[in-house]
Amino acid sequence: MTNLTLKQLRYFEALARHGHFGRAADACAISQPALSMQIKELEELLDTELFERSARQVRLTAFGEEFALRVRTILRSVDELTDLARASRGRLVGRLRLGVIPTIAPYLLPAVIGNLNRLYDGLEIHVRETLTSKLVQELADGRIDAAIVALPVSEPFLCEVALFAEDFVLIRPGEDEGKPVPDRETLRGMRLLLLEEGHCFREQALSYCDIHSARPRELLDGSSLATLVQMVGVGIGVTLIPEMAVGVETRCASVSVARFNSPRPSRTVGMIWRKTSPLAKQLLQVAEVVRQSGDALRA
Amino acid sequence: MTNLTLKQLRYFEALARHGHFGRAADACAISQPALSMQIKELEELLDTELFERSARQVRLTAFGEEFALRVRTILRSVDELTDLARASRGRLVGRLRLGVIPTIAPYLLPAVIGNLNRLYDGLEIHVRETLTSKLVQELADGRIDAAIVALPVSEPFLCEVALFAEDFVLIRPGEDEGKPVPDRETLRGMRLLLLEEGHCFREQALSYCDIHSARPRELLDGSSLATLVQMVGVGIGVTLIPEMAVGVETRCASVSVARFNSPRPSRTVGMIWRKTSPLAKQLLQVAEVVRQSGDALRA
DNA sequence: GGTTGGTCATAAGCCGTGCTTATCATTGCA
DNA sequence: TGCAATGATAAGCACGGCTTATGACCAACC
Repeated sequence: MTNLTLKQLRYFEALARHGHFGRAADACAISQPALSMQIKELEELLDTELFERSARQVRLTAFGEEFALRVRTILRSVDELTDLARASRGRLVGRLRLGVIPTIAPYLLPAVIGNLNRLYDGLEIHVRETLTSKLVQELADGRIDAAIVALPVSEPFLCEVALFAEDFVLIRPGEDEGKPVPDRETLRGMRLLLLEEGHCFREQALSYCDIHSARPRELLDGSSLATLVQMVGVGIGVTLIPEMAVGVETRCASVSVARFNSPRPSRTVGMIWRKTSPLAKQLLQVAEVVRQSGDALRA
Repeated sequence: MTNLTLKQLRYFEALARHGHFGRAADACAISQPALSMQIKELEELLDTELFERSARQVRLTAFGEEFALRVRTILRSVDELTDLARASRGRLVGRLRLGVIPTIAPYLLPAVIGNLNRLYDGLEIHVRETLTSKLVQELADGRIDAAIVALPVSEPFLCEVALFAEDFVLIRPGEDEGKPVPDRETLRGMRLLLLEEGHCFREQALSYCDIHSARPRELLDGSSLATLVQMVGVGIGVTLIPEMAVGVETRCASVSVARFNSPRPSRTVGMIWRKTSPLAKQLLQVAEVVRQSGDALRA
């Protein structure tokens, strides 16, 4: 027993509209017998007569009328499917689930989201802010489409594109303004405030100071860069923050900002997504938007 | 270029649900390659990727999600089509357009409509009350489904079923009560009030009196049996009415009812519909309802 | 690091469906 | 009664879609 076919519904609709087998068949660009057979098949399938055939006329039965109403709705919905596909082809559509690490999100996201909204009308942007390792897991699980993180991540199933390099700056109490900038050895002797375990930014900072995680030091852990800067402001120690955070975080704090002499600490900000993602092309566009947003932010 | 198929949508839905080609294929009772091919075809048709295939998982893309929502709605609607057909198979459904002649309608319809409504839940009954000739035309045009008329109609494209025979009774002024019932000759000498031209009941009465329409007589034409009875009540003449009208029409009139000796005038009430009507089976049921209603009315 | 199991894609072959043209049956009309 | 119109039926053919068999790829696991 064969099933209902869209073709049958299309033929039916044509016959309902024309009330004439020959003309309906023409409209469907098939021969009259082909249409007759499909209609017959449809009626047998439903075990109901849809048309009343008299010598001169083909008329819908009462049930046929009801049927036709529903069929027209269905055919319209089906046509909308292909329209939907055509409209969204090659463009970002629907929903973009973006992961961002905490040391990037507050600074970069406002600009990125603004630009994406301007570029992709109607795009729904979900943001997930958490540590890199969790973002990687969520990418693997398909819970997010892409993530903005510090590279490298080096997951074999991920593809990563570098967007821009970004220096770290030293935040000291306001009264240190103008004092010589410490080098790495000097820095190691200072009370360095860092984010808690798990933040890549923490590892990057430690790595610059040549402090290995294997060799624990007494460090005050703050939950965010903002907290760290505030703590510096009241004289508890010094900290590093990425360039993009300077504007936001030092505006209302009595701290001084100092750039390191080379070698300068830095990180590479980039985007990652599953190699298998069919959004690859669109994500490259998104990456470009992020890059520009980042450039504008540091300028 | 081939078109979208319901089959493809069904396979797509299965794959979306199972996230696994093999299991989805099982669910569809086909082989895995068959499903793969149809999905591929669908994606090529839409020129969009619906699924993200990685080694371990098959996941919907964002567009696929949106697509799946719509597809599920469509498939539900399509399934409803066959449900609708099954539910209405062999039963009267939707709308019944019934024509009735004026000398039957007021007496028979209340009972008929009540019984039909009780029997066919949700049936929408349209009634058209007019002369037989117009009803026949409306049947031909497909504007009504069946008609209750006096037989015979003898139209070759119509099928007719007799429901019951019904005598005509004589309506005389109240003071004639008990007087001998006139025979046909006597009747011809009386002032006989009849409906206007076109009513079959008029022809039947004339025919009983052996007055042929070719031989015009001065007759007062009333627009309805009720009018005629009222006129009889004020002494203008006598009239004939069908048995089923007696209860309603003589209740509030000072007239006397007399039954003829044989040969008694009578008519055959029946139902007619197009021979081509697919409602034939159901209309036979309706006819049975009408017959019972008529029997109850005359009892 | 080869091997194995799992998974989806591809290939080859076959069967059935649906199309075409040709023809028939019916009916309304001249 | 014969003709024109219309839908149904028949025969034949071609293509689409299914099956089984096999390939490609990747992950996981000794």
